[in-house]
Parts: sequence; structure tokens; C-alpha cells
Amino acid sequence: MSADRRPADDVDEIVAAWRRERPDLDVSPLEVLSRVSRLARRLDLARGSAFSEHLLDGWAFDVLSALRRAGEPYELSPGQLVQQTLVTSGTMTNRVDRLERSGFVGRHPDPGDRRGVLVRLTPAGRDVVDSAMADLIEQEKSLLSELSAADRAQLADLLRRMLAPLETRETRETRETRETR
Amino acid sequence: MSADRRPADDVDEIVAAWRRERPDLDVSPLEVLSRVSRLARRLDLARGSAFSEHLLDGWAFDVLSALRRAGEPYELSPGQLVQQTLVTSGTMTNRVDRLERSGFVGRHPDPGDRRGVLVRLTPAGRDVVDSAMADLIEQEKSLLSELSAADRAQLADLLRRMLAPLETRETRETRETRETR
DNA sequence: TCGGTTTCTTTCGATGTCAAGACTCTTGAC
DNA sequence: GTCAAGAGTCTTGACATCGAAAGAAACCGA
Repeated sequence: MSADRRPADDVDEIVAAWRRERPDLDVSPLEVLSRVSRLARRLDLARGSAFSEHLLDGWAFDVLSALRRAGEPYELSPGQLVQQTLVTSGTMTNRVDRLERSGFVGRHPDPGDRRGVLVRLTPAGRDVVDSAMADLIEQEKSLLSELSAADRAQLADLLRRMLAPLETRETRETRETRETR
Repeated sequence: MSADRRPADDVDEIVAAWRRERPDLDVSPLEVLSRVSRLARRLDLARGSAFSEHLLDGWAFDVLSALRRAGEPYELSPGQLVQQTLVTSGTMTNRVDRLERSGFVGRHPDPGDRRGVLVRLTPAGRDVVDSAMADLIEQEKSLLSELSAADRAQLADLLRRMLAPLETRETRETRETRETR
């Protein structure tokens, strides 16, 4: 055993408890997956604090950043936003409503389809998402400070290998058959 | 840069979009952190399907597994459950209410403190959490099938190194005030 | 005994999902 | 050409869950 690499986190304790209670089970998958979940929760919290300076909530950033990434003219349909943010259409209607009231997006009729609407970033929306993104990156950089560049590359690679099969399955189901979800 | 290792996931596309739109920003932290978030979301979904056979929700498993891990007599106070599951006390009251109605836990007065309550797993609760845990482990194992044992160990280690500093901060705040755990 | 603290519950507001609905588009028979 | 049936897009409304803060009961130290 390479014994004391030990910073030791909560997951070490959880795994130890399970091994004591269920010695018959191989709980080693928790070593990876439980850490992923807990780390994600921390990231959400950290993200929230990064955004609060910009008067943004996490959900708002999700929507605005999807529009920003889309590039000029920063327009997507509610349906496309639903796909990218993994929420339901009802939720997206509500989010766009609130962002519209805040002045960060506008609704415009889709010239090519009168059923449709296009959600477009306003200049104010673009400003806020750009500065929030800069802060977010800065903060995330500090979260990664424990790791060398090589570590990060390896971590990204390992995570991609876990993620890719999960997403290709969904891609085939989602992106092709229906256009929404 | 090292070109075609390509399983390629959604994060590759998101990162590429950001590089196009904001070439001035170093968005490389997203390579790691965005993957962590997305992976966590997939895990939640997968977990849900693993539990549905046992008529459990994710939140219910969180509570029951904390009790199960505690060992005989499978008792914790609501306050301890709050700490372990990272929800508020009001939420926990509600969760215990519902688990009690389902017959998976019981509330018992704390003999040493009349303000207090001890939440105890019923035999039915223990059965359901044990079989759900077995299924969960099985499923998680398959999610990790892409990775060799060495990969998993390394991944666990890298994640621990990110997680540990985040948790020690909380440890100092939280774990000291209480003493039980 | 009294004031401050801890523990759990209750209430209220915000947000999410799901299902139903209104409107528009598309397709194909006539 | 046109009309009806079926699909697609978005919004609405009912219901459920969660968190924040206030409330009620019990503990504890002085």
C-alpha cells in the first residue's frame, strides 16, 4: 500500500463505512462515482457565488451561455435551449419569461415558422454573460490549482472516456429522432 | 491538439464553441469541470432508473443509505442526516415524513434529549436499501467498464485531490461544532 | 430561575415537471 | 387547389419539492 498520500476526503469515510457494513459488496465504484457527484455539488455552489456578483442565477447563466456560444446573432429557439440545458419546455418558457423581464433576452417571431419563437440575447445580456463567464473561468482555474497541467489533461481524458458512451447513446435517441424532448 | 483520440463528447463541442466566440479566454478549465458536472447529471439519471425497481427515489436512497452505513441500530438524528445529505432541516423533516409513511423508517424519541428524535431504519427499509445498493453498484460498475483498474485508481486519486481542499474548509466549520457523527 | 442555544417542525415563496391546450405547419387524398 | 388529419412548437395550469426563515419545545450554564 502506498500508504499516506492522504489528504483523505469524505468519500474515503463513506467507502470505509460500506466496507464495514457490507463486506460482501465490492463498493470500489464509489471511489470514482461518488466523488464525481460530490464534486459536482461543490461546483454548483461555487458557481452560484461567482454569478451572484452579476445578479445571475445558475439557471440564467445556463441559458445565456447557450445563446452566447451560438454566436451571432445570438439566437436560438426555445426548443434548442431545451435540448442544451436538459430541462422541460415548460421550465424553459418560465426561464425565458424571467430573463425577458430582466432585459437579458428578447423574444422574436421566427420569420420562417409562425409557430416558432427565437430567443435573442440583448446587448445587456451579452455583457452580463461575458463578464460572468470570465469570472467563472477564473474561479474554476483556482479550483484546479491542485493539479498540474498534465494531471488536468489526464483527468479530462479519463472523464471523456466515461462520458462519451453515455452521450452517444442519448445523441442517437435524442438528436436524431425528435428535435426536442 | 493530440488529434484523434476522438470518442468526442459534448464538452468538446462546447469548448470549441467558446474558443471560437471568445478566443481571448482560456476556457481549458471547462475540459475538466464541465465534464464533471455533466457526468454527475448522467449519474443521477442512471441512479434514478436503478432505484425505480425498488420504488425508491434518489433522495430516499440518500437518506436510507446514510442510516444503513451508520450500522446497528441504524439510527441517526435528523440533524445528522441533514449534515450527511447537505439539505436543510426543513427538507429533511419532509423526507423523513414521507419515508415514515412508506414504512422504511420510524421516528423514536431520543432517550437522552426530549427535543430530539432518532430516525431508525425499519427491517423493510434495510431490505430495500440493501438491494438498491447492490443494484446501484452493479450499474456503476458497468459505467466504469471503459476504464482499466489502473485508470480507475488514478481517476479516484485525481478527484480526491480536487475534492479534499473543498471539504476540509467545510470540515472546520461543520464537523467541529457537532461531535456525534 | 433566566437567557441563550439547540433541535426539530411549520409555513411560505420559488422553481421544476407533467399534461393539456392553442396555434401553425405538413402531408396526402380528392 | 383545398381540406382534413397528424405533427411540431410553445405556453399554461395543476401539482410536487426544496430552501429560508420563523416558531415551539427542551436543554444548559450561570
